[in-house]
Amino acid sequence: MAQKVTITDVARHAKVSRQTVSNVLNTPGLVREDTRRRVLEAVETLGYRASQAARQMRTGRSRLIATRIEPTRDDIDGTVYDRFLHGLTESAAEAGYRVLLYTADDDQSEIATIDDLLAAYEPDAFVLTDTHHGDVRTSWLAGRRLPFVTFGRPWGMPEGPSHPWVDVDGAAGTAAATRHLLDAGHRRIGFIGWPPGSGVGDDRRAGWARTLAAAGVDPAGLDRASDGGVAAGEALARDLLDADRPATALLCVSDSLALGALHAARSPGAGGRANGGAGMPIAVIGFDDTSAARAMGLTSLSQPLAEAAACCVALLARALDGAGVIGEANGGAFDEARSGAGLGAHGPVATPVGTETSRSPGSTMAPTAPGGPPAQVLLQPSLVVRRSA
Amino acid sequence: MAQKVTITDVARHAKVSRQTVSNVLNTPGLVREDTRRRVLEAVETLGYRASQAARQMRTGRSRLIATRIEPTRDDIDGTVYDRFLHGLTESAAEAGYRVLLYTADDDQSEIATIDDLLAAYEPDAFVLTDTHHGDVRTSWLAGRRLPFVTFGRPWGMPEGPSHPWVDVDGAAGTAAATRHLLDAGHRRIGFIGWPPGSGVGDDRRAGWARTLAAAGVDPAGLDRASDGGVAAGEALARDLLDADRPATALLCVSDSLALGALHAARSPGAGGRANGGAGMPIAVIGFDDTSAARAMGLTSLSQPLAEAAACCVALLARALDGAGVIGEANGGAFDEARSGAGLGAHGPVATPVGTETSRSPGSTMAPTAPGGPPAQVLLQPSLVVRRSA
DNA sequence: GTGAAAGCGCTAACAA
DNA sequence: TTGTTAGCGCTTTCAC
Repeated sequence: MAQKVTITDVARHAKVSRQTVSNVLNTPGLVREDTRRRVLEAVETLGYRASQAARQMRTGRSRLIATRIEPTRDDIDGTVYDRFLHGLTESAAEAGYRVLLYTADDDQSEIATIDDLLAAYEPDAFVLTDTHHGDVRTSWLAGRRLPFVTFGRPWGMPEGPSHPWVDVDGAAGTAAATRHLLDAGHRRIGFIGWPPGSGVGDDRRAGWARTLAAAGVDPAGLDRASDGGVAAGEALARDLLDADRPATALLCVSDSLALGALHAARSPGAGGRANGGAGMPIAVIGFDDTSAARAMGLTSLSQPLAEAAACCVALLARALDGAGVIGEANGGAFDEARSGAGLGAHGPVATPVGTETSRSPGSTMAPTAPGGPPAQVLLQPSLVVRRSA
Repeated sequence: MAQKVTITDVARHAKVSRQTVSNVLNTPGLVREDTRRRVLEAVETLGYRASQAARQMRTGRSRLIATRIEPTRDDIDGTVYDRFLHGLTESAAEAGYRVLLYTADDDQSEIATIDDLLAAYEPDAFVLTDTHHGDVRTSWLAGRRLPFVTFGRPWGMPEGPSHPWVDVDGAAGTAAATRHLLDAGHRRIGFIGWPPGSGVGDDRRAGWARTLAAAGVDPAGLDRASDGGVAAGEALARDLLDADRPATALLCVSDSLALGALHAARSPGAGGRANGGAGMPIAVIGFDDTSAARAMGLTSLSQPLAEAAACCVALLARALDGAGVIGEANGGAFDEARSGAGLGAHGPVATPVGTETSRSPGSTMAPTAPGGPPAQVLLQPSLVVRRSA
């Protein structure tokens, strides 16, 4: 066990009082240059790092950000949040925070867990994921004035100022994908989505419908939905491909559905009917750019998850550490956040095809917070084109 | 912000002194029944939960377990650790611990981060993953007598007592898979592995080689290796299928390589040569049973990751909380650990095909700790059979 | 069986 | 500018 070095040791070594050491660390401006240097040298020599527990007792701040890790879902789509978590841990570390994990099966048990956590570990903030209609977690947290950000919009909430959130513009993504398919000559572009009522699913469907409408294409009979996985995707794809006016391209709300669709599309004879026997192959596009999509050559919409995580941390840092600290603390992640939010620029794109740059008309954009950039950030997904489209 | 309820509030409410409350919570045996009940009632009413920070200052225990989350790898194989992490968080919670996350790019920076964490948050223990030859992290931790478990054997260490570890018997898995292929009539079973020198990869290859040898099959020319992903798997598979004596089945060290191999195996004409024009299709088996494998109908070896995580927590709980508490604290996970470790029974199998039950001869099994079950646990993977084999 | 006192390491307020 | 004092909430002696 490494010897515990306390502030007293440092003070003794630097021949100053304990408080001076504390000042050097927390309020460097108050301390004379040479004293400061001597103290820092002692800190370095002794390898001193302040005890969070002691600091927390005094300041009430734990420098902990808590977030939920979903119960093990072995499906393809579950990996998305894991990637977000990677980014969150990295960004948090850069901002001087650590990530504390918890699990919960539903909203109510999550609230209970948050309550426990609050009493025991006092995390400074929470990052909530998977927001949905009638989300009781956000109102619970907001009611207690606890700092939090959601990765996901406050679906179904009345317009106007809300809690800080970061999200990816799904509608813009599916719009870009639809346009990509239109540009490739497709007209009958089917959509395989989730059943209506899911904020994310409806948003993604809207981008497809809107783009089809703008191109003068009637979407009638091209819309299917399921909350299943690969098998469901395959079945719905077959249904769309066997319809009276069969689809020639399939846009899917998730990679798991898309992989099923891809299987149907690549199966012998699938393209036959739709394209008059020898036309182009059925195009398939998924959503999330999972590793499975990559492996299967599935074109997919990629969410900037690391950026989203960085924005979450930036938003929290702003709320927790006050304005002005943000730029240094997180390596400029917040600037990225702003640029993606609706200033015309779009985030880093490292893919063959550009992103949808225009803001999605249907998306909510709450007014800016007084005296600062918006606390609502909408990032743009990018289309990663592979063999399947 | 929820009103903070301190032990003083509880004491006042129950009309006892502060440490009587503390006694009720920490040493219930010392307190008279009715006093105890009154105090617990007050705790309930007020919703009191002890502050970890304050408790930690006094006891030196944080009830935090720290583990690394790998930098975002968008490959298929990276999802394995994520699933382990889900389980770890759940099991830790059941044992009264929370999981604290950190990131690091290599062993040295991980050690530095651990050192930082130790000074600041004082985690009670660490869970290390991805152990490898010449792992400096374990010796660093062991040298400081810090409690830790690894998920992964201490590859390349001299036999004998070592630190506590939990691992999955890869060789037994590939042996079972090989036997499955032999039973199906295959003789020329190729292996696509990682380059020699990786403990995990070599172990998995050994299970294949040993089983082939036991069946009297000459493995010459059937062994390939790469540290690449899907594309590499496809290339190596083609190589094996185009050889003078082509393979009729392919066993792969990872799902990403296997998915590539599957693509090669399913491509038109692949089975032709090997099976004399019209034989059975090329069989492919992967490792890790990832979501991509499931989606693609790839037969794969499934690691009991949740059990592994539970064993890690059980081992830590034993070291931290002392013997005797384990049974209650973690819901019997430790018993599972023992049974999987070499007592003849095998872990839960929810798959069509049974697991390899016999202990792998090549695997290390350090002596039991004095006065307790072994601190080394070897779990068995199970073969999940799908279309590909 | 219960209560009083001390102190973990830190920092905010105040004194010098 | 630096040092002193006090106390965050808890548990571990030690009296009673």
